[in-house]
Amino acid sequence: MTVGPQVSQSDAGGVGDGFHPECAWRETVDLAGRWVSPILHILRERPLRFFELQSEIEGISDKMLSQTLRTLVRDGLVTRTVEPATPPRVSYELTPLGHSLAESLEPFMAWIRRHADDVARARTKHDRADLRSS
Amino acid sequence: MTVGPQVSQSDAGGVGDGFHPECAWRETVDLAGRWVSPILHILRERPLRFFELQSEIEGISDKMLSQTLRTLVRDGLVTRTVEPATPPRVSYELTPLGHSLAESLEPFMAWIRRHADDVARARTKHDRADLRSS
DNA sequence: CAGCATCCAAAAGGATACTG
DNA sequence: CAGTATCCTTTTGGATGCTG
Repeated sequence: MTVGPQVSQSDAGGVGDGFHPECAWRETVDLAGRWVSPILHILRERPLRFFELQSEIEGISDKMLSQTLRTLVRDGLVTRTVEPATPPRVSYELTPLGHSLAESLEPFMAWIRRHADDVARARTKHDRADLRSS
Repeated sequence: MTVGPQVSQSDAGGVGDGFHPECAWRETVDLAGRWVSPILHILRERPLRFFELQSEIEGISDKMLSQTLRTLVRDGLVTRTVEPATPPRVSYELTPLGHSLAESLEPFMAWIRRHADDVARARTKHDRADLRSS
């Protein structure tokens, strides 16, 4: 997803079991993209058109949606299909690879749903403690 | 994880099953942080000291490591323990909450290990096609 | 409808230097 | 050792305006 410089396969090293975070995280699929995982999540159900995605995600701008979709297509996770018509109908669909990625993200998504409040509480508590000690 | 403005609980809406990506992704635990998941992954095994983390992750700067650790502590995912000594020994350990998060990320980590090459290939292929059509 | 181009503000993140 | 503070560059992402 990242546009940055390519990292050669052989610069590994780092974490014990052969997982090199720098390479894996930044050079392969950058979930940093604010919108990648929402898009993958929503596309799990069915192919969607541009404006359908936009209205389901809400808050995403034209620019970010098209930008993110382009990188997903580039990475082989999503296909883009144009039906020639006026106005043109363009729909986006997960590839098998994209499906497997979306699936692997579900446990994390579930974690967020379940524990968002815990994190928020911890944060508030921590911040209050900070105030007292200052 | 994000420092940005707080989002009220009540601004929900968006994706059908009550999962609001904007809120969940950006305001709760921001995996966007380049270093969050490597750190969580490595801490699964055992508590580590600052410099141990730094040498295992390799490529991370002092600044980013301490910055990221601070937010993890703030969010209740990691504890920071100081043993009074000279020089001081500071170690970081996952909380139960942090453990459950790290666990929920494992399928995704595994996906990366398994499919990084597929993505790289798709990208190269796509870029070559781009060149031809330009 | 489905976008791309441009501009701009904010945030991320690296380098360097310094502290207890 | 374990950081913090400062500076600076790069990246992100929203807003706006324009095409086929």
